[in-house]
Amino acid sequence: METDERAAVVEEVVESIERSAEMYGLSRSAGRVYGVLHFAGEPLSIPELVERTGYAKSTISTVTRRLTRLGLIRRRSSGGGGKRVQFAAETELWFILQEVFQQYVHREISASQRTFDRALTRLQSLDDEDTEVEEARVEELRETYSTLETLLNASMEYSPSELADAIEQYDG
Amino acid sequence: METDERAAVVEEVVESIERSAEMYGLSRSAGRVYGVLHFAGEPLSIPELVERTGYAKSTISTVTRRLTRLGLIRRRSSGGGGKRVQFAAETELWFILQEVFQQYVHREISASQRTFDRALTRLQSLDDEDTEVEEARVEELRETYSTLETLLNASMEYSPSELADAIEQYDG
DNA sequence: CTGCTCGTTCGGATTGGACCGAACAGTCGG
DNA sequence: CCGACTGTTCGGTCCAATCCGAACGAGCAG
Repeated sequence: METDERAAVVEEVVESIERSAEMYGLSRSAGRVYGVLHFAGEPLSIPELVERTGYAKSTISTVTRRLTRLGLIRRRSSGGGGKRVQFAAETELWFILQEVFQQYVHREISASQRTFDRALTRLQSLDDEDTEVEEARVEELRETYSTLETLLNASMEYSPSELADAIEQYDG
Repeated sequence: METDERAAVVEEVVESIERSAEMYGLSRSAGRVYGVLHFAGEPLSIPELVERTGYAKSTISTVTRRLTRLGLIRRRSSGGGGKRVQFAAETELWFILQEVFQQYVHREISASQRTFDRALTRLQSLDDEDTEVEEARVEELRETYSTLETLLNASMEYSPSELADAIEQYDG
């Protein structure tokens, strides 16, 4: 039965997506839902996702909301005033990853930098204390994070092919 | 008492490091240990880390091993045949982050790509089945991951300033 | 209005990770 | 040899996140 073989192959890929999702800080169920939607030719409703993923209705509801907020899937109100909603996987995965990156990493980096800046000014205001060592340590952190932020900003402004081009040209 | 103010500032920065550590998939204790080591002028032994972080001896032992494996701190056998070991924070944080990145992200990406490649060949071997849709889906994933890997490889070959230069030049 | 289905939200069970304390092995000074 | 100290390992606890089932509100068909 080759149909089973095909299903097995798809299953393996979906499991790979599950692992990747965990690496991005998402849950296993989120990875599976995205994987199923990615391979489904059509948008799927929550009952359909329940059947195809094996997860409970409530889990699908929560997970789809999370994925929708992240932009990894798209929510469509199918039909006129109908209640039934449908979800489809976002195809431009790269740009989605960029956004996810921004929502999490960039936020944290900015917050850290603010902390570092504030710490530096507070240390510098303690003139009569010997705070050179601490100031140097904070400055190190600040520079590292600043570099990181610069790179992240650049990564978000350009498409992956543009970035690859930029690096290749620089190499030459 | 300005000394308290200084300690408070350092504490705040260390807490920021804790949060960043969590973002990198590390534990809170790992962030604190690294932070304390970063601000300590000298290498610290496990008992000293116990006292300064407030964590149990066993926790420090586990966490230092983890951080050492990741390359975020360096372990030194202080003295000749002595048992006492000491730890110091790695200063070239950027390069360390690159390595951590490689150890985790790159590994996962490579594994995923192997899965995708294998899935493609297996799908193509089922000639009598209609697997075009699945093949296209897997191909999409493969390309996205391939782009990601290219960028990561480039990011690991160059220093941050070089990367920033490359992007800036491309912009012009 | 009634029955059916859909989607959300809540409390509770389960699981995995973080952390601790105790026990253990090894080393040095006496 | 003995006692003090260091570092590792193991069993157990605690907590947060995941996931489920049940209850609820709402629309639609009849």
